[in-house]
Amino acid sequence: MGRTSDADERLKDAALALIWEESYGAVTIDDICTRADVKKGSFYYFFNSKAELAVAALEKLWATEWKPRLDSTFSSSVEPLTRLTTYLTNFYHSQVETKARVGRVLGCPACSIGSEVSTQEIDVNAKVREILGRKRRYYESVIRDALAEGTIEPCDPAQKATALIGLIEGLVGQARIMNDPEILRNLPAMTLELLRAKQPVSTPAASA
Amino acid sequence: MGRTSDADERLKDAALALIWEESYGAVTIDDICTRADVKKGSFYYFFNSKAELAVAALEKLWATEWKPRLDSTFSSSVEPLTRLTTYLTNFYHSQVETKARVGRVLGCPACSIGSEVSTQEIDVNAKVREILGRKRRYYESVIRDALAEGTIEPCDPAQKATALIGLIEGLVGQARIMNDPEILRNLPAMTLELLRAKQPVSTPAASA
DNA sequence: AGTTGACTAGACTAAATAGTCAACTATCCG
DNA sequence: CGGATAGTTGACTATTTAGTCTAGTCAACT
Repeated sequence: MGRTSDADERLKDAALALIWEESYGAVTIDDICTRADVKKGSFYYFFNSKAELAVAALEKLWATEWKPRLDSTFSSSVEPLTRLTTYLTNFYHSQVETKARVGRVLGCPACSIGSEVSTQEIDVNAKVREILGRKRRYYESVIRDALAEGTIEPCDPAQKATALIGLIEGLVGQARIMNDPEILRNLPAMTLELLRAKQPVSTPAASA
Repeated sequence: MGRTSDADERLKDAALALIWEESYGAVTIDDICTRADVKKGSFYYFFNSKAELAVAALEKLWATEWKPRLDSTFSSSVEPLTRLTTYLTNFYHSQVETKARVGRVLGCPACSIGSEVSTQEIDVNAKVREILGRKRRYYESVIRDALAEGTIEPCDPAQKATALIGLIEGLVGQARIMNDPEILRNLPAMTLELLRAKQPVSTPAASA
């Protein structure tokens, strides 16, 4: 009973977009309300704080964007290393597109937010860790599959996943700081080298 | 003539410490003044804004901390790959120590600040880029030297430096987010593998 | 059609924050 | 010593921000 509303969804979308474009600390509740076209009273009807909204927004990001994309890109029906290169090539293109659209390379919202709030906002930090942990499994799995197929040199999957995540997130961070998506262009190749891929992998044409 | 003061230095130190421990956006001018034991009026006597202070603080960080340490660690009198492993091992220890002291892994202030302010505060961002650019030269140089000595496989130094920076900064970022310095323990080994070092390198005992 | 409960509106308070200013103080240097 | 200059102080204003509250609106279901 009572009426229904999508104001909470609009708030999550607005919060994520603003925080991604600026930063967690630079975005105010009023900013979010304005962008979402929701009044303060409604904001506090749905959420108790910016942190609570941020947690909900991150979970929505995972559920509606990341998980579907990861599930399809890291499908077992695709060769392990191709999953990775496809994913990274698409990511590169998306960052190029974002820069063309908003004038900035925005990188990975989870990592940016996570680093910013790590010593504050423990709930937000916990959600970031949770999401990054879920994503890590895709990397570990792809490494194990590549090992099983013998397309990479022997290694410890967990350790390699850590290095892989470091390389990827690190370059993404640099791309944001430098506002230069071209830093990400060779990410697929760098990744294959890090993994010591044995043979050339079919890489989607990295034109741009 | 007139009196002298070190209030501006105290402000830089306080700003850097607070921003590192929290984040750029979470730290207010009042916070900085309190920590530095300087009154607001004096703050505005020396600086026009938090951004201007941040720029000065970053430059001081470079001049008094980073440059001296890099110059001594990356001395040409040391074997190229040993420079790197020593640097990274020391870095790991410093992060362990920081965690023991303040309870948090704080990572690299330049990268954290850079990512946070990249789409705002263009002066701060420019200074971060400048400093990261200076640091990059040490990496490129060490790669070139290692190539010259034949201790790593042939590669393009600029490209390898990008990958190296990505790996290092990426793992440092993860360590901050996860508040776990152990992520950095294998950084020297991962780095050698990324560089395809040909033989075992004398690594300072990585006990801890 | 009416009742109920979900949602909205927006004015309001209190606190935090940036930034200003004019009077004051200490130190340097001649 | 005494004047000029560098630096200090803290109260002040204006603005922004988080968070509250009450009256009201709208849609679902009976």
